[in-house]
Amino acid sequence: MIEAGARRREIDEVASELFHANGYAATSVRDIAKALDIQGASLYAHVASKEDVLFSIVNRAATDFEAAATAAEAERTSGDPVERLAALVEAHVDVVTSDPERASVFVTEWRHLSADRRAAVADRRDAYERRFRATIEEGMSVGAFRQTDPAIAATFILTALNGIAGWYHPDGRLSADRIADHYVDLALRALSEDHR
Amino acid sequence: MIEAGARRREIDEVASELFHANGYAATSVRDIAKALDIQGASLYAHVASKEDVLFSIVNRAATDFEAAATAAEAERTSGDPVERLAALVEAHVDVVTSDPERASVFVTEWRHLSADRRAAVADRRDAYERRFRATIEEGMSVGAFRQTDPAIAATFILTALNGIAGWYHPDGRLSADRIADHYVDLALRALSEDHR
DNA sequence: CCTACCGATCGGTAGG
DNA sequence: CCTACCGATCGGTAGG
Repeated sequence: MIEAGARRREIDEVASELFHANGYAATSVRDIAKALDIQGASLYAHVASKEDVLFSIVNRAATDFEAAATAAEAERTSGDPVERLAALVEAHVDVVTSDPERASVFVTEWRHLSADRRAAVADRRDAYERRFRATIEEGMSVGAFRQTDPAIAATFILTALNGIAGWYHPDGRLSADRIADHYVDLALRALSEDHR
Repeated sequence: MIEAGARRREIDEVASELFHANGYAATSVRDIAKALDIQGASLYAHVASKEDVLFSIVNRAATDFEAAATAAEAERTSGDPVERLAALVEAHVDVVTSDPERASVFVTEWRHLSADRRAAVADRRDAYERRFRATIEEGMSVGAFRQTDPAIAATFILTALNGIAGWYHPDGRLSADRIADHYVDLALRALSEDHR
């Protein structure tokens, strides 16, 4: 038998593409249904509301980012804060490039969630950003990174990484791996001791 | 007498705030009118369409970024590509922080423009990004920056800069000037020769 | 800048 | 998953 959640996942996938391309507010329930070749009202056999679809996409993305960061932090080399930051950056880029639509929706559309859900997502985002900041702070304290504002540095790096979701295409000039390499290098150098 | 365009500018200002806070598609003409204490239909005494308001905001932002970059490139010190990139980054941050709502709408809402207008804005954005890329390339060719992919480096830096529009508040922890200093430093180091 | 109004579309429900 | 339908709201126009 066909797995129960298959249609539900199809809805999220199709909706991710549409929300990414046109934005949540400019995408109608009927747009999503049309992409699935069903009637608009039929979508409500699978979901309770349009916002639930957005929430599902955003939650999945948040979970993916968290899991990837946890795996990165568990790597052998990650006792060294420099290597750990490299692993965190690489993991983030991997999540973005493996599903840029979902990542893009996560980054840009979460303001359309209800206040409660928005707050819950904000908490997870803050916690995630804190992992980057903590690693930057540790690198600074052991002298591997220069002294600078860790919050600004973390925000600088994370917004640059998230920007990839806005332009990445699997068939683009650079592979996901090469993009990750470049972004790791740029991020680490931004925190390096000397320049000029 | 009150200047003719005053009301028109007020519309753009109020609309910038609403588009920034809720997005273009989720902001109704009546929302804009309400913020101006007039009736929804009365807005059409001043503008031909909702999209024209967005286009006006986006154009103004594009012009501001271009003018600031031109001024930065005209600085005495800008014969040196490192100093020129520093000036470009600082100018960009200045434009963003002097009107974060407008900058944010420029960065995130231009996809809601008609195809023609979107293409015109895309051209201006591309040309603007090329100025950053050209300066990075020049810095690389004179050995002031390390050899790396200039397009990726320019995108990395510009998306980080644009991200400021999403979180900057005039009464925040750091002043606009200090944010600019940090971002100049982070951007230049990202392109620096050595690390580790 | 207002009142009055337009057709179209929105998210969602009822009942099968 | 469908047909039929709901009230609300949308961007925009007419005519002052």
